Formats: sequence, structure tokens, C-alpha cells
Amino acid sequence: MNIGEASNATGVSAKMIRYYESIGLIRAPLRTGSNYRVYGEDEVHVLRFVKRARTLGFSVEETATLLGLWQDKTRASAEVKEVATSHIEALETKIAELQGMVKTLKHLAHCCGGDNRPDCPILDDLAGEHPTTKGH
Amino acid sequence: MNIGEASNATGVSAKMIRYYESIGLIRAPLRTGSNYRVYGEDEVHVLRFVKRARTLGFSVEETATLLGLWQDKTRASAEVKEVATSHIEALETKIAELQGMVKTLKHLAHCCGGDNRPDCPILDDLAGEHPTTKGH
DNA sequence: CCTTGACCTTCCCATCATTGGAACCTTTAT
DNA sequence: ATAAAGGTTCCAATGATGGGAAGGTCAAGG
Repeated sequence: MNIGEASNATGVSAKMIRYYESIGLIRAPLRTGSNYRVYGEDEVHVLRFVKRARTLGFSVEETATLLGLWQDKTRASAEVKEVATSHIEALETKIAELQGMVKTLKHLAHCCGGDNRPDCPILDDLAGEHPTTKGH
Repeated sequence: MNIGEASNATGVSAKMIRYYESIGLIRAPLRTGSNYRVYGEDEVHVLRFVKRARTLGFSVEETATLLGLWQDKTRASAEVKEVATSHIEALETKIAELQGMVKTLKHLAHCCGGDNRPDCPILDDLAGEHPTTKGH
């Protein structure tokens, strides 16, 4: 299997496969006589693991940790749970931040007539003037 | 007011002030004889506007649009509302994605004993094997 | 046999927003 | 006079990915 087929089989672009190899996330595969990378079932499995972890929002570094734990036969599941749990916390913090932004923006947009008058509470808020958002 | 004072007054780092100037987000200020940037009330006001917009998650490009609308006396508040509303939508999409990740991860962590057995449903899921998550 | 097109290789550049640092100059305070 | 603190420019790095150029390789069809 060459890199294009491995890419199709895993959903990881050929570019990214080479990149993951270059940063040491995955091991360099064998090469053909004409220097093409050759992938087998094991490599595809690893790539799918990486793809899934990235889809779940793990950073490449976290993915490397999880991959190490996955391939370590003596690993403790507690360690994995810890990585996952701290990732959940980070995600929830991010979500709360985004929700705060949305709340503020919705409030501003609600106060904004959306008509053609030049008064605009959104711009006023951004500018640090709060006359129109008081008492709401 | 030099760049350090402007930075303290606005919470925008001196580095970023120079950067915003270099990309044309803000105008180049006057200079002293010794080539120091000089900032006045207007410039500080602009920087605060930028800071607030960035804090609310607007990209630098969106911030530039908002800044333009703010400084345009003939602007329509409808335009501003449109920028804000589409930004809200983008944020909500992002939130939904993150919530999906959290849900999956919580499910996996819940199924994970967190003890020292090498079996780990989280890793099994990442690897694409779903025997332990079935029927839950 | 030769061409064409699809695929592979490496290498460099761009993105987005921000930070860090080097090398050097200016101002202020001791 | 000197040292500290601040300014200036320029270059590089981050994280993850995409784009593309220049060139080698393979398969199918004429």
C-alpha cells in the first residue's frame, strides 16, 4: 500500500502522514526500491487511531501520549483516563468561554435595532461606552 | 504617550500594537525625534476597541470590518448586526462540536474503570474497536 | 517504444495571532 | 558616567494544515 492508498484508507491526507512521520508521531515505514513509502495493516491501524484522537480534539502531543499508552502492553487504564479527563476539562473551559462570548453578543445584537440608524449598541460596547446597555 | 504606556492603558502588548500597525489594522502614529511612537486619546480608544473585539472572539479581519464601521459616520447598524450575528452562528457551531467531543469522551471515561487493568475502553475506541461500548 | 497522466519524493512558503529574542539606540535616574 | 528601563527593527518560532514547484516513477494505451 502506498501513501495515497493509506490516505484513502484512513482519511489522513498524504501531506499529514508525512508530517506525522517527520515529527515522530508515527514511525517511518519501509520504502520500495523507488523510495515510495509502504504501509501495511498495522500502520493503517495507527493512522486511524491518530485520526480518531485528532477528531476528538486531542492535540498531536496528547495523541502521541495516547498512542504510547495504546502500544504499551503494561499501561494502566488510569493513566489514559487521566489524559481524557483533563482533556474534557479543557474542552469545557473552552466551551464556557465561547458561551460567554455568545451571551454578550446576543445581548448586544438584541439591543441593536438592525435598522439604518447610525446608533449601534454593538459598536458602542466595543468602544467601551455603555450608555445603551445599562439596566438591561 | 509612548508605546509602553499605550500598552498599559489598553491591555494590548507593545508587540501586538506594532503588529496591528504593520498589517494596517491601525494607523501608524506620529513619531518623536528619536523615532518613538506617540499615542494620544484617539489611538488609545481605537486600541481598546480592538482589544474588546478580540476578546469577544472576532478575528482580526472581522475587527477591521467593525472598526471601519465604527469610524464610518454613515454606517448602517444593520451591517454591524450582520457581522455580529454571523459570528454568533460560527461560535455556536464551534460550541456544538466541542460538546460532541465532550459527550463522547465522557461516555468513554465513564466506561473506563480507571484502575490498573490494561483493558481500556478509551483506547479501544480510539483504535476503532467497539466491543466495550456496545449497548450503552 | 513512447507518451500521458497519476502518483510519489523533497523542499519551501502561507496561514493566524502571538511571543521571544538579538542587536542596537534613547531616555531617565542614580 | 553609567546602568536600567524602555524604545526601534528584524528574524524566528509556535500548531496543524494546505498549496505548490521541481523532479522521479509507474501503469495503461497508441
